[in-house]
Amino acid sequence: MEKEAREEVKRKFIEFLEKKDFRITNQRRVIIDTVFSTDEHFTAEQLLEWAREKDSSVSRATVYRTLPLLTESNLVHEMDFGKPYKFYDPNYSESPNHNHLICEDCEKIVEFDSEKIEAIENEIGDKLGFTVKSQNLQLTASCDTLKRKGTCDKKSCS
Amino acid sequence: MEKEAREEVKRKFIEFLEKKDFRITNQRRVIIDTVFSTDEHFTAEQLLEWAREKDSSVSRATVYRTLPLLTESNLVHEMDFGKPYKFYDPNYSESPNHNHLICEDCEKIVEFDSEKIEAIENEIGDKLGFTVKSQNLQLTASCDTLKRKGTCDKKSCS
DNA sequence: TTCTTAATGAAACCATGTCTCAACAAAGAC
DNA sequence: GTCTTTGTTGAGACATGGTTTCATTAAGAA
Repeated sequence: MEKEAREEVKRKFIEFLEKKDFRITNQRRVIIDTVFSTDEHFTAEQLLEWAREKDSSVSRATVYRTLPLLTESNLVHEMDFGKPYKFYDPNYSESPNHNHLICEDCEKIVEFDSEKIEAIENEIGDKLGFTVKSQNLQLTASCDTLKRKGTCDKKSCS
Repeated sequence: MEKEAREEVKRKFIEFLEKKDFRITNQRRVIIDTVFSTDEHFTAEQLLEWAREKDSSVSRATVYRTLPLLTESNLVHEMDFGKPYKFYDPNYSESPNHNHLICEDCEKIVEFDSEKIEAIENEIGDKLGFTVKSQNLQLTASCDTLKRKGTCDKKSCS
């Protein structure tokens, strides 16, 4: 991930705030700096912790208030894997994909797109009498092949 | 849903308990009677409320302790739709499908299967170097077509 | 019927997340 | 730069969904 891409995304968030007549506060700046200085998925509590390392005054309330702005502006993805807390993902691309493969061995999360699956989903919705508005596909998987090849890049995979 | 089918599923749960050397208590009987007297999905709190109508002594702890037994025995499905609480579904069939269409208008939940989608999922997993273990697909939809036809059977759809 | 011990209910507890409200600070007007 | 308006903030109370503890109860074997 290049530095310009990070700056670009931050600029987009500022634009989003301006368009909504929301104020560009220091806390919001710290939070987006934090979000867009990682490529990893994170939880709200992790974000709070990281943001506080940059500015110890950032409060839990502000983090929880800013996350919906980030998801609304589509710069961050919200993901629910059935755990009691949610995961978030900095979204550098514009793609609206909500398909994730989660490795049960190394906890790696891979996003992917599939037009084929989307087409079938619409077909199924139609058949049932519904119009599909959005979709969310989660695959739980094992990185056995990557491990065998020695190309799994997560620390937890030896 | 026929009466025998309900009895059959209850019998299976008793068998499950016996096999595990778990006791067949009155509370567990009340809870499965409650679960398998509906076709609807429900939350843990709803189940508690319903069970208490049959036997007011059933406690929250027991409901929450029994639900994992029901999911483990595969007689109830656990579903997570990103809300802070989970939904459960009495599972009369043996099918392991985990695909749900949730209507955002009437909150109806429809389960469906798709071999086509599963095939594509495996293909994608392979391509990424993973072996897909399980999948979970959620479609958010609108029942506009059913409403237009006047065939949506939920009370909330007029 | 007795005995062992798993299961239970009540309530304390926990974790994630939301809300309230007085204090603060952006940003426009001057 | 200073003033004024009003959206935003931090601290902590609160809400919610769920889990754990522990004394008591009751399955089920003997």
